[in-house]
Amino acid sequence: MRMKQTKSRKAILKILHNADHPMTAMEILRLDDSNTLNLSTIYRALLAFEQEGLIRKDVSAFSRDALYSLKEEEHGHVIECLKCHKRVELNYCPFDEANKEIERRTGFAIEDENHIIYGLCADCRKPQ
Amino acid sequence: MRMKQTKSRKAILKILHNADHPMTAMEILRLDDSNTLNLSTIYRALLAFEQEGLIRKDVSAFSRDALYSLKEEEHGHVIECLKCHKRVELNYCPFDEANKEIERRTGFAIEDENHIIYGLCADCRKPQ
DNA sequence: AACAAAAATGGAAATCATTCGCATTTAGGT
DNA sequence: ACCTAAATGCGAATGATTTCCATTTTTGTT
Repeated sequence: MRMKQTKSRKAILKILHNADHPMTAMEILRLDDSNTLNLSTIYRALLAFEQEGLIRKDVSAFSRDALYSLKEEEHGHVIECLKCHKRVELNYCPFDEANKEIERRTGFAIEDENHIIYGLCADCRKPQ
Repeated sequence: MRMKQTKSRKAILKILHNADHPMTAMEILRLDDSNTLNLSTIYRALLAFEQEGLIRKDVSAFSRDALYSLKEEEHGHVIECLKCHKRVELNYCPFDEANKEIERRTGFAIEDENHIIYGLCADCRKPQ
C-alpha cells in the first residue's frame, strides 16, 4: 500500500508550500492554523516525504535542528547569514558542473547533496 | 591570552592529522592511544579549533553526529556513500566557480560551507 | 456502506550527541 | 616560584528527534 493522505500531511505540505524558507519541525508546528498537529506526527510525515523524494532535509553546522523544504521544479540549496541567521533558498543548483567533476574523480554516482553555504547577507555587509 | 597548548589538544590534533576521513568526537575518543581523553574536553577543544579556523565541522542529514577534519592546504568536502556509508574527503573545493555565481545573485559574501554529497561509491555501484 | 488490513496518530517516554556547571588543575607570562 | 586565565573531569542537564504502543483513520475490496 502507498502513502496515505491525511489531514496532518496535507497541512504540513501546505505549510511547506507557502514557506519562503526551509523550515524546522517546530516552525511547522507553530504555523499550523488548526493547532492540532503533533510533533511526532510531523517528524514521521517529514521522514515519509523525504523517502518519497518529495522534500529535502538539510542540516547546518550552527544549529541542531534540521531544515525541510519542498523539492519543487529544480532543487535548490540554502544560504545562511552568519550574522542575522536569515536563510535564503537558492532556486537553482549551482553545482551541477562541479558534481560531474566529482563523479569523474571519485567514481561515485552522486544522488543528493546537503549543502548549506554560510556568508554575510547584503544587509549585514553594510557598515552600521 | 591565546589558546593554550595541552596534552589533550595535541593528541586530538594528531588524531585528526593522521585521519583519512572526517571524524566524530567519539571516534577521536576511541582512537586516543593514552586513553585519557575526556569527551567534554574533546568537544571543547574541537569548538576552540573551529573558532580558530583550524578545523572544519560538517554535518550530514543521515546521522546525528558532527564530523570534524583538519583544514589543511585547500579546503575540501565530504562525500558519503548511501549504501556502505564510507566517507571520502575531497582534497579540493569544486565549488569556487559556483560560489562566485551565488555571490553575484544573492549579494551574500560567502565565508564557509557545509557540503556533504551523497551517492554510491564505486564499490557499491557494482552489481552483486 | 460495512469490513478488514495496513498505515497513521497522540502522548508520553526513551535516545543520545552535545553542552553546561563547577570545583580542581594546568599552562605560560612576569 | 607566583598568578591568573584557560583547560579539565565528572556528572548532570539539554533538546531535537525517535520510539512504543494502544487507538483511530484511510483506503481498497466485497
